Amino acid sequence: MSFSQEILQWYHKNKRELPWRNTIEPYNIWLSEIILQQTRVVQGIPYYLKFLDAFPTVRHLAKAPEEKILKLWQGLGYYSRARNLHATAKMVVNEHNGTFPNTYVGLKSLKGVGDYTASAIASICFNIPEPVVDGNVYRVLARYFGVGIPINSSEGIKHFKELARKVMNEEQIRDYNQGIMEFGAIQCAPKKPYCMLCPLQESCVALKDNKVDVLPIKLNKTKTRRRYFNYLVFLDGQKNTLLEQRKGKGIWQNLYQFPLLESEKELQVEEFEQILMEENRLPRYRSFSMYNETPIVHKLSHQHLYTRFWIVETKKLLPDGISWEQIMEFPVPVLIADFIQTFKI
DNA sequence: AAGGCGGGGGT
DNA sequence: ACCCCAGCCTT
Repeated sequence: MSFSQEILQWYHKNKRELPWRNTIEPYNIWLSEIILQQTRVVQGIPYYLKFLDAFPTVRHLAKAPEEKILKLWQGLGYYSRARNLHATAKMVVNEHNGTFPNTYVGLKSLKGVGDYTASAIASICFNIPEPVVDGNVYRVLARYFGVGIPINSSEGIKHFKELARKVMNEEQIRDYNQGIMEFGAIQCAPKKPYCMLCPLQESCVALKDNKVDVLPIKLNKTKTRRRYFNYLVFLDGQKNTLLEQRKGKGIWQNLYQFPLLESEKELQVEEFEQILMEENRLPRYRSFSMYNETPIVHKLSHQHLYTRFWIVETKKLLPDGISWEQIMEFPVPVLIADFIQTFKI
């Protein structure tokens, strides 16, 4: 039996029941694919369900305020996905009359839809014979065909896409594409794959050459940088506080946080107070205290954030103050959400 | 071609 | 610690 036939057979026997497996509606499939970018299926499921509940159609999503979308996205990470989701919804409604493009090229022109996602939607919704190459597919192909070209090199990206196209099943592309990904996620897993009971064990090059644990090859270690965050949690006489929206290029774009002062190193109390005075960041206050002596280390893929929260009880009412109940409505990073949940006024 | 972008789970 | 996850966009 051919490679693709084995994949299809394995898939029919082993596929999981997932909420987006009962439909080929482009809006639903697109939503699921954006959510699943660099995200585990189990983590994405609740988000998919609550997005569909809040926005049953692309028109509902298009007319929603961005803050509501970001709030629902909170905790999922890579927030540009949420912003692009909104932009694409508006584009589909305003320029395509509410209907998603039905070609690979048309799909790929949408914001946040790259090569993988365009192929996934095209094949699942329209049965267009376009191979998907995600992290699972790289692993399955690299191992089964014994390909040592780095998967994140230009050559690798090109080579694996061509290989994927060569071995795909055009007639059943919808199931084949989902099948090879599911196979990679469950059977040909990154660590400890179940080679002993794999239907492809007879012909797998990596298994024969004892290279399962080294394939696929991936270059580039991302080095993390340390940053030092000092958040000012203001509280006035009515228990109101202040939030600011993150702008510019970096992390958490358009999300909210307490007023932030970033420093080059961990600050002593006196040091911090001095800087606040110099920068005129401190109103008259009743008390000023460090909330956590030991910095909270919030770890992102490429940054470690050493974070301190400072509680400032002000003498006057805060202009533009937000009540403690109200802050729950704002989209915030997990770091801030965790603090809000822990902190008792 | 390389780097930035989250958060969670596994080893 | 490090790796990986139904990747994409910018520089």
